[in-house]
Amino acid sequence: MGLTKTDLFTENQNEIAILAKAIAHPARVAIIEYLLKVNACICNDIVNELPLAQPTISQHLKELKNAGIIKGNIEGNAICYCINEQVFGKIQVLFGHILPIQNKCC
Amino acid sequence: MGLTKTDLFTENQNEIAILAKAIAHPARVAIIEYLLKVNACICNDIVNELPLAQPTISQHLKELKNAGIIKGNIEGNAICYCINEQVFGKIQVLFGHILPIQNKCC
DNA sequence: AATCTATATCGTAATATTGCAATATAAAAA
DNA sequence: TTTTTATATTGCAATATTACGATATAGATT
Repeated sequence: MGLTKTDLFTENQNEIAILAKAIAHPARVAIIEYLLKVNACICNDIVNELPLAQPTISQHLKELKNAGIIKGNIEGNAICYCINEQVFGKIQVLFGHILPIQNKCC
Repeated sequence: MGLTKTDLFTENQNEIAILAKAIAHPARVAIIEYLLKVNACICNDIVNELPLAQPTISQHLKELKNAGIIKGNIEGNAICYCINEQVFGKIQVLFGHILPIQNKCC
């Protein structure tokens, strides 16, 4: 198989999983961190910043964009990427709301 | 290839990616939510709760345990699982600290 | 127009993940 | 001790991910 049975779970569970999956690669974590550091957006700079080939970066950017974590604005012949604040805030809510108050293990 | 180039990234970036990967499946999100709901720990209950076969659940539990998100205590012939508060708190810190204050896209 | 720069897409090889039936293990109950 | 209950492991098929060279696309520069 190898196919996640998405339909067996709630929309919320799938949403959390999709966002987590987008973050589940060190290169994508590095891209997010870089975009947050430089605040304003760059793109070829990411290729120069990370030790991966251009098509690989492009692929990771696409996944982050699909998950809604980043946005890309066309600017001449370049594309300017930046964090999508809304979705980024959502991540923090989703990952923050499941905090256990008390947890007594047996 | 298909092999993540872990050595090219920082320990922190890899740590975030590993934790995110553990959460990056709706079944594992469901397991975490269930464990938080019942607070005390169960195991065969998870198999009855989720619409997946027992070996599949066992595999997901193993991944959550490897990431340190849950703990398992042997209790007779059963194994009692529960959330690992420490690691769970860490997730919130890691996913919370990267909050952008301002984000002006170009 | 020819070239350069920036980015995306295609194709493909290597590897990882998902899911489960079958089976193993081990403690509890009969 | 046989059986039941609870969980893990193995093996395998289907699919997904990762990485990148080659190539395509498209605006900018010359």
